[in-house]
Amino acid sequence: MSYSTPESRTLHAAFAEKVDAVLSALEMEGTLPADTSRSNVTVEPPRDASHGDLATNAAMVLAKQAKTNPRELAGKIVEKLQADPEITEAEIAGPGFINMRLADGAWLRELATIAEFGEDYGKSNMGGGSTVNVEYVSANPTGPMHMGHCRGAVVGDALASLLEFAGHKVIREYYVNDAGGQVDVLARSAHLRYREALGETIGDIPEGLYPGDYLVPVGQYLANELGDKYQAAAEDEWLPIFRAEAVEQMMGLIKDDLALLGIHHDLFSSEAALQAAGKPEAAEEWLRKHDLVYDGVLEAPKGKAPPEDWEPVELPLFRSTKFGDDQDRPIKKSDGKWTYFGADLAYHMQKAEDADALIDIWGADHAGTVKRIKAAVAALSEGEGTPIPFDVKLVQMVQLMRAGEPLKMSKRSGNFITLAEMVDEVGKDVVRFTMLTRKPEAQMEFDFAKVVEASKDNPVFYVQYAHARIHSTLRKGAAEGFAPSVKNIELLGAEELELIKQAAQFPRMVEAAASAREAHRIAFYLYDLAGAFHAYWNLGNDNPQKRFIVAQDADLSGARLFLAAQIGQVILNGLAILGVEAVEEM
RNA sequence: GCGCCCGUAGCUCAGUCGGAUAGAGCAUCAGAUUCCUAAUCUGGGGGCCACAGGUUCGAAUCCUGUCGGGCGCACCA
Repeated sequence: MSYSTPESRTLHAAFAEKVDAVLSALEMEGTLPADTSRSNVTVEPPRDASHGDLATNAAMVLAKQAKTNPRELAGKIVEKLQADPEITEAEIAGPGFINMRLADGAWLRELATIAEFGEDYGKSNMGGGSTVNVEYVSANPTGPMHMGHCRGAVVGDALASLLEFAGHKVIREYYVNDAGGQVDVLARSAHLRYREALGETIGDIPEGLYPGDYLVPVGQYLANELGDKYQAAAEDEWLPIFRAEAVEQMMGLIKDDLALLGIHHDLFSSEAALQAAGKPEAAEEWLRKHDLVYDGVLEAPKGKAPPEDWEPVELPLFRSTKFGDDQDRPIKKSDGKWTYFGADLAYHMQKAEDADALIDIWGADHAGTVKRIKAAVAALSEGEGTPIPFDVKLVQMVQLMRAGEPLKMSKRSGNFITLAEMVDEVGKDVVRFTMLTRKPEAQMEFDFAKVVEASKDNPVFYVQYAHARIHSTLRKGAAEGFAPSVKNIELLGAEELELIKQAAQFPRMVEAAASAREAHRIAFYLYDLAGAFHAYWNLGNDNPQKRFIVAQDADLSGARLFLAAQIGQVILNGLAILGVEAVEEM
């Protein structure tokens, strides 16, 4: 698989290479020692634009190795940089920064590059085609998706897209927890609805079963499929059948809900199938062979009062303390069934077979189990080389609000806000973008009243509006006979160049966001780019000569429309990563 | 009691591998619309980056401790 914009072709990477070449030359001359470590050298835009287009800290980082002071070393670097015709200015600043200004032509060429690559602009080969498994959502198949699942779903999906864009192969995976006690509860709840569908009066749903109405059609479906065969049968006769049927129905609901958010997984892995295939047994055997599982007795929980029925039991324990966990963890229960962790351990083993790196997106309420699963993955490489890279991303709770008032949700009464209701009320794009305008590990508020306001307070409209304005202008240009054209882009001036510089950051942002595994950076970047565009647009309010379409000047109009089209392209590409539609009209 | 996450402007939040004078929106004050979409823009005021130490040329960022908020803490999922 080849990628259209290899790293070396992006503007920033090209200039980083120029700096690197200068350092190599200084090594040849003996100014720098031959084995100089450059790992801390950065070449990036300074925060303050008045310092220039790019800055490097090379002199400060390398001064010690060169046995000189930063400013002196900077002088030698600057001397060589100035020889490059595309670097119009290179000067020493502050403690030894080197600030560079690039020739306009370099930026204009990047603008043409955007057009050349189109929807591939910003793609990177950073990932080198390596496979990353992103497991996200993985909600229990016991009912429709509710709000609590939403953030993790969006964060995981956007991260998956981001990694694809950055040159990884991505497996989007959903782990179906269809083997635990709660799917038995689901099966019993479905059986009750089945009897109801066959005409029985069931009254109130008993405590401990799922009361939600969403099981009514499941009962009807089962009545149609199975007749009254299991109406009076013993539980162990019907339980496995009802469990499987109900889970399948629930997964149908969940997939429909996810589709409302534009989320589609590549792979649904069943815990029950995993167990049926004997994977946990295989894992246990392997771990015992490496002395990572032993039979032992857990201590009573400290600090808080132990449960009344606490008693010491001997269980097979995984040595997670060896990998930094606080205590060893049981992989089997006293009834001989696998614990959730025991199965999950085998599941991660299975995922690791087909991927070069693993990422799990979990809700923050599972924070307590991160250490043990990290320990499990670390244990997989016991005795054989480097461990598989593994990240667990914790997504914090969302506090739902309406006009400043917290919304209370109660699972018991079945009174929770579903994902479908949420998407229906505010729309897919608002849900997705809003969830991505905070870093996932920080708690956030989601106010139903605020997020639908069509204002600058609401970033999704702000960014989409910029894209819509661009297309409005392109339409108007077309109507008046002006087409975007790369031919005369040298007519673009200082204000346009500022906009181009902002757009040219996109490939950098993609790589930075992908290596940090933080899709939200793309959202913030797009917000800034949209802001720069809106600011430029408004210049035309005061001065008609600064509009995109200047009726008397076809060459200039063509160049500016070309600029507009490329800004739109970058917004489109960024929104595509986030899974948000780039509307052309609002 | 222990573990994990968070603490940045009145509010909601960014802040790149440690980099230069810490940013944006909202709110507030003052302005811009015979105009390609004002769902926009320009400017002002607003900060002990929770607190105290440490690391170094340099700390909101890394380390230690304290305080505050959230989540979790035997075989549940």
